[in-house]
Amino acid sequence: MGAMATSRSGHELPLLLLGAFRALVDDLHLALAERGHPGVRPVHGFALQAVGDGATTSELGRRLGVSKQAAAKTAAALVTLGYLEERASPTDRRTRPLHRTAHGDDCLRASAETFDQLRQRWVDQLGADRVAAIEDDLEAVTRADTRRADAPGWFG
Amino acid sequence: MGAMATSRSGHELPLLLLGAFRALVDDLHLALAERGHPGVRPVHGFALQAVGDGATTSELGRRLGVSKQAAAKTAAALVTLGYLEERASPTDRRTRPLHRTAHGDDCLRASAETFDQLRQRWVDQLGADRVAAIEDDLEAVTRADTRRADAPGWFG
DNA sequence: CCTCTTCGACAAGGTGGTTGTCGAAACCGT
DNA sequence: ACGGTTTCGACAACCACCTTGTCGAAGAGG
Repeated sequence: MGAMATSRSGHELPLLLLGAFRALVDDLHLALAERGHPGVRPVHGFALQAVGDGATTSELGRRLGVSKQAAAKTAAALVTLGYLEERASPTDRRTRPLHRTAHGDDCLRASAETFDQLRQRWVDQLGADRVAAIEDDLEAVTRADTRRADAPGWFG
Repeated sequence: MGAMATSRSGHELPLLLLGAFRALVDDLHLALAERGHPGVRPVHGFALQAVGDGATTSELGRRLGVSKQAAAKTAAALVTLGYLEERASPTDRRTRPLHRTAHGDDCLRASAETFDQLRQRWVDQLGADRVAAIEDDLEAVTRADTRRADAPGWFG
């Protein structure tokens, strides 16, 4: 005996996880601001992704795990910011399917590239095997249903 | 070449981190409810910890990174729930220093024990070395100032 | 003593979520 | 073709939580 390192206290784990998450998201929005997307907020990225190709407001709410009213408000903000546009459906006159504009596509592309760059920064610092281990381990200990897209509205 | 496993896309990392965090916090409050603390919410744990011994409302707000009004509301809720009590300061009649009740101490103790048990669950599943690696790696890639106690009010 | 600061409370406002309701439109079984 | 049911999106009301600004009371210091 003697080489047994004292393990950390359990309450550090959630702080470390949240801190790493915050650092990634903060860095993302810093990078997005520099690439011509200054006003975008975390929920917008989720919504932009969830819109897919022509989702309606109600469908967006379902995918985001919020009410259609909340989704409508988010979508309206994204339309105002020029990331989404409402089109008329040729088959259902009740709906106004949402589509990403070129600006929206650019934002999504910039987000993906930035996340890849941030991950690469981790790889440079920790090594590819350690980063892969973190991903595999977190996936293993986390129930699949907690990684859903309804991440935003959490806390509360 | 050939044995190179394709690494994950960068956007998975924040989802995995947040998912793991959510899972831990959800499990904590599940366990707390079973141990006689059903009404406690994430921000309460932070506040209970931050109160220390005799912090005032303003000081609590500073430690939590929120306005003193927000801190006052949280403190009032914890007083109502029986976790905190206001005492009179012998030296400053403006202030009502906050102190944990026995119930508050019990909640904090239960939280610490539960977090240790949840971490042990990770150790059982992944091995002590992998969990320690996650903690060391997350600490390394995260700036210290993002692990502050002002975690609650984030998102937005 | 007078001034500056701090505490805690009040009011007003913003954000972002919820439920409930409603008319219009689509769907579907008969 | 028709009538009942469902779904869409909008409106209103409400709630949770946070913010800034203001204010009187009380302490701190020249």
